[in-house]
Amino acid sequence: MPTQTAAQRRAEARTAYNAYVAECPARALLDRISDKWVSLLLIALAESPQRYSDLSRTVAGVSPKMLTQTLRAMERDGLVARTVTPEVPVRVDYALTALGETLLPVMRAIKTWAETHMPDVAEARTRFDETRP
Amino acid sequence: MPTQTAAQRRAEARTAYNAYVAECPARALLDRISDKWVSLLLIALAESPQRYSDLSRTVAGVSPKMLTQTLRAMERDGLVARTVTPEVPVRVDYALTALGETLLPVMRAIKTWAETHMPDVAEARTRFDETRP
DNA sequence: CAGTATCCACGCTGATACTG
DNA sequence: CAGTATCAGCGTGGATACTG
Repeated sequence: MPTQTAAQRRAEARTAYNAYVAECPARALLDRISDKWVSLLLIALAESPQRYSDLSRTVAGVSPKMLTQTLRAMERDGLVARTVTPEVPVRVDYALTALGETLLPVMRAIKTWAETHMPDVAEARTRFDETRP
Repeated sequence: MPTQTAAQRRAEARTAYNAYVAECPARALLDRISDKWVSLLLIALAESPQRYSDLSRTVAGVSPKMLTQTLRAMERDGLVARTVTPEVPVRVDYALTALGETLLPVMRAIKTWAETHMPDVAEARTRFDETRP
């Protein structure tokens, strides 16, 4: 009987991995920008600052819950600025912060790779799927 | 009574969004590389080609199921090459393809941004959390 | 207008056990 | 060694309804 089972060792390793992820900036960033709505909001706001209702139209298909939730998270991260104007009814504007803007080149790098190489990926997939039925 | 309810309009928009995502190369790429294990395997294999069991050690905490599943997906996408050597017992080697290698600079760009700006994000979070209890 | 609150369903991960 | 098969649990997203 081993001192540790394989599962125990994996569990321990996974804990270590989680700690690692929590600290690893690159993974943390990936978790952010890969979020379904974050990237779309980033792009939408890169065009121009917008109000809440504008965004819900620009980023089609988003539910109010997710829109709020995502904007809140991005605000917390310092990526977007939320400005409330106390009119009646209230007006809330969202805009990218300077920090948020620095993310755009990264997004562009991703976009460039994708446009350059995703056809290759698509082709690879087709070949893969063809060779094994 | 409106021709379409808000929900119907959102549902329709979401369908459109899904179609958009399916075509948008950048989003497709993000979905790939943001995968929990894909990025780690990418980095592990960037160091050197490895066998299945090597990977399960290098990438600590991964279950056999996820390891196989992730490697299979990456192979299908043409990012890694799987080489079977019919010894006894079988030997299977995994390595990055040329296509897979082209992804590394993108990963590095992400890493660089993260190292440069994640401290700002962390600070923003702290401020945000402090101001609202 | 700009959200909040609640609930449900589903997908995906991980544990576990077994095999050529 | 290099996987496959099966199942349970949980987080996450979406629908929906309500509010200052």
